[in-house]
Amino acid sequence: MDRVAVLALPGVVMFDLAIPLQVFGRSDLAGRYEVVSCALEPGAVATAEGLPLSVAAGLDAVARADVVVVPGFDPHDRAVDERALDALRAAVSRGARVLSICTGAFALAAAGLLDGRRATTHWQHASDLGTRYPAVEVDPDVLYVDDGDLATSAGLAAGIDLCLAVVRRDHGADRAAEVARRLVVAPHRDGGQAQLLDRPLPASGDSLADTCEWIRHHLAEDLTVADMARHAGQAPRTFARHFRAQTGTSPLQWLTAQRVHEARRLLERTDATVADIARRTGLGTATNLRTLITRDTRTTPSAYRRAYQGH
DNA sequence: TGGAGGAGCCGCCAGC
DNA sequence: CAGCTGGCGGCTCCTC
Repeated sequence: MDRVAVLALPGVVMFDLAIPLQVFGRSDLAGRYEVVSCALEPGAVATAEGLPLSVAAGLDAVARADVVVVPGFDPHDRAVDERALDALRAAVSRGARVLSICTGAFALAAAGLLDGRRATTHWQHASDLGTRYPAVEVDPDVLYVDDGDLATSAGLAAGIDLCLAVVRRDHGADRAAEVARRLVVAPHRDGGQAQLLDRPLPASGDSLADTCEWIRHHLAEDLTVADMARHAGQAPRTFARHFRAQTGTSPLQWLTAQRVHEARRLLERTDATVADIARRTGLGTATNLRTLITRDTRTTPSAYRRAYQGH
């Protein structure tokens, strides 16, 4: 059982605050995390939205936590309280994990925890973070950066992705996917090219992340479910079962979604013919691509391209 | 648009 | 006995 302390700093963003409470506090994870919200001291905390908020615990909750989450707050309002910085530093040196959501990264940076490390924050504040804390290597293009004991996430909803990544590492991909499904969010969002490269792949062999990655690089080829299962080292039936547990869909559905995604990207950024794109994405014929794109975007491929490219 | 052929999906079940 | 695996059959859906 991991104790999670969510530290609400003055000017806390309530959306960010709710994310870890919602993810780690879910009944699906009962008995695995014990979540408590805290502040500099028990009592009222100013929120970014102006709604009244009152918490029961102070910084002693941080001192007892295995995981500390710092939601976003207004970093320009005032300097972060020194007591909070001390508590965060103490938590890290004690071996606790510290996560931030959105502008919560400013508190970690102010504590000097991010010096010489990669981090991210809301894209609107990314350059500001880099300017104020030059020793921090800011990457504005990812959903989150998981650097082991320290993890930072980009704006707002990316905090969900980070919290789910923590659950995935602690309790496996299947359980994380289950929590994601109950929260009605994607089990794993890709934050563009950079996120793909930097995604922390779980070391455990039971995850299908490697196979998904492999599939993504072989979209153009004829892929059967049997091929995918072979790559995963499982029988087709077992593979399909695990696949559904982790992604929420069947192998072929997922594969087709990836292909359509790639086809859309090519429509947006290249002038390749529809037939050519169909071939390059493994969608086969132009007719097939047309029906799939139409289902996905509610327009024809050429209309989608015109709308996107603006001519 | 229709239809044929094929692949995928999933409940069921036996076996480990 | 519980839990996981993987083969089978039939229905569905996809592709051309």
